[in-house]
Amino acid sequence: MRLSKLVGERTKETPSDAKMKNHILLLRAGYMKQVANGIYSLTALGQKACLNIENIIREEMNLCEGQEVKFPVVMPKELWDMSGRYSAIGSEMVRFTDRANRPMLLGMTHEEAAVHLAKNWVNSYTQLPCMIYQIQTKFRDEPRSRGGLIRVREFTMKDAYSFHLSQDDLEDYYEVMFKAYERIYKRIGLGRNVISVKSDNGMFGGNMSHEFMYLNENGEDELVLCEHCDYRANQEVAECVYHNSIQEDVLPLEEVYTAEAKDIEEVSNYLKMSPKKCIKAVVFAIKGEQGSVVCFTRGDKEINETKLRRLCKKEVVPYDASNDDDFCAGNIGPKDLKAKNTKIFFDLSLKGLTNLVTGANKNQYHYVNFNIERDYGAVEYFDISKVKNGDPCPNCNKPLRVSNGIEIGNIFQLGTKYSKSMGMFVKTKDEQEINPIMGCYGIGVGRNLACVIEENSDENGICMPLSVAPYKIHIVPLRLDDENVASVSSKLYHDLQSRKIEVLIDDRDVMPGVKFADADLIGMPIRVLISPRSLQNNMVEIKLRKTGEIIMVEVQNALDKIIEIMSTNKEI
RNA sequence: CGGGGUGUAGCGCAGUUGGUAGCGCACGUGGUUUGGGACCAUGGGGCCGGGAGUUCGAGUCUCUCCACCCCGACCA
Repeated sequence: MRLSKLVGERTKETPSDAKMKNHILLLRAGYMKQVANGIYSLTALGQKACLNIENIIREEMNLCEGQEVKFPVVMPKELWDMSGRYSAIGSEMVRFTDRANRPMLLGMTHEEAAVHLAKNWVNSYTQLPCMIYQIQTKFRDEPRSRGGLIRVREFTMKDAYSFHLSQDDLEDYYEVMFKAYERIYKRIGLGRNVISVKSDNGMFGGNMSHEFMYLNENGEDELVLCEHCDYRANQEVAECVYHNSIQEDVLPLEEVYTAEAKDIEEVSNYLKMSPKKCIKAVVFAIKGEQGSVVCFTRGDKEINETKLRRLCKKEVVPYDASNDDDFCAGNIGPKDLKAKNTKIFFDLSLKGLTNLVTGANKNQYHYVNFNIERDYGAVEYFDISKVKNGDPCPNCNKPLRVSNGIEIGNIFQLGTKYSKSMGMFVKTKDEQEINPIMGCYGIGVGRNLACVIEENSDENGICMPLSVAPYKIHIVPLRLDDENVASVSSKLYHDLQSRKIEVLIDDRDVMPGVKFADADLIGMPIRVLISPRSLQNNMVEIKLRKTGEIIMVEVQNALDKIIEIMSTNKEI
């Protein structure tokens, strides 16, 4: 490709609305252009990089005996009614009607389509296990997209669906996919900073699931990691453990004046008590229902809404109680709580604590020396809080670390949710009819490209890994008016092309500095500099983008040297 | 959906008390330059996000939509 013809502008200026590194560089280097909120066009650079990632995924899926198929982007409502998800999913799914007024939707995931495709043709145990996958556009009307390609509304995703006769067989295959995922991330250049964590199953249903996370400070997910053992979990499902065995004398309950002190910080300052000796009250509303949920936890902890949701089996949302007369906001406590139609949960962090501070459900007053069992009654404690930095690991008790990550893939054990609801049966060897057990496995292509750039860049631009680079070789001729430069450059360009090596040549008549800056910015891994100066000694200069290493090579050996570098040097 | 912010040339931005719009980069042309974002000359490019209002007159003031960005809520 000739750089002069490449569609996509490179800019010196940082686009004002980009914050994350991948976003800034993808725009500055001309890999993409925004069309609308969370919707982008890719240029040839962006598209070729994505295709390279797709092909790596494709190879690995095929090694797992996957069969590449293609599901439709647009599906009829009836298909999604079978699983119940047409009504279960909210406004993130785009619904519309066709010309005959039939309700349709844009695919945001394809479990229904996968079962629909397989159900009538997969009907014997001899055909299991099997896996089908696609690489396809999805549309999810996210409430807020962000971070360049990190979170978008329209995106390309590889999604795979497997069918099994038994849970054991699913677990074996799950392990196979797990390993394939690890190979994929390694091959696209994310290796060192990718970890897997246990995760919540959300709307998919099912049992075990893992997310693959690229560790990044701008990541949207909170991860709980143990540096001493292999415990890793998404904050959503991370277990809290406590060792509350402080023995102290139980003191008489006392109601004290606390003026306008409302939140934990104010109350603990006012009473000169540690937040760890205070009870924090958090109120939630139940979506689409009357009534509320009040959670009590230790003053230094925060409620984990995902855990709470699972516990209530209801959609709960934070509720502002300050305008609700049922609650004395800022002074809410378990004792004498007047609110009706309220469910109360105590967090595990409170178990075994004595002489606590808590709201008296009365303006300007709190209780001190509150002891839950004595002053409220016997309660059951649930784990509904988030893990904090330094909390003990559930496995080894050593301190945990909370880090941020970007979800770059997930694998789920679905169970029979879809095969059952959609009536897919297979005959077993002993002539039973069973619903196959399913797994599903996703990877977002664009998000992975974004992470590849987060991981591989420097102050001058992108450092594309060879495996993902849209062009492997970037020829930079200086002084194209020099006949020797022009002919050597042109010959190398055509030689590489004839060997099917993707090559870019900077055929513009611009200052050398401009060419260097653009080459650094778009980040092709191998740069070949051809100039009158080096040609005087019959040499060309090969420079590796990532390491900056410079290799001088004689003109007639340049092609072989490039091929050698590409085939042997993995870290370029 | 709540809070904050921004919309002026392809990109980044200025625009005073209201008087029909400018700078840098990019782009076209001519020339000089050529190993890390050159220089001179010259040219093209704008419904100032849309609509309504106030005014003799609105990029500027008022109202109202819209779009985009950031924080939160939400997120298979």
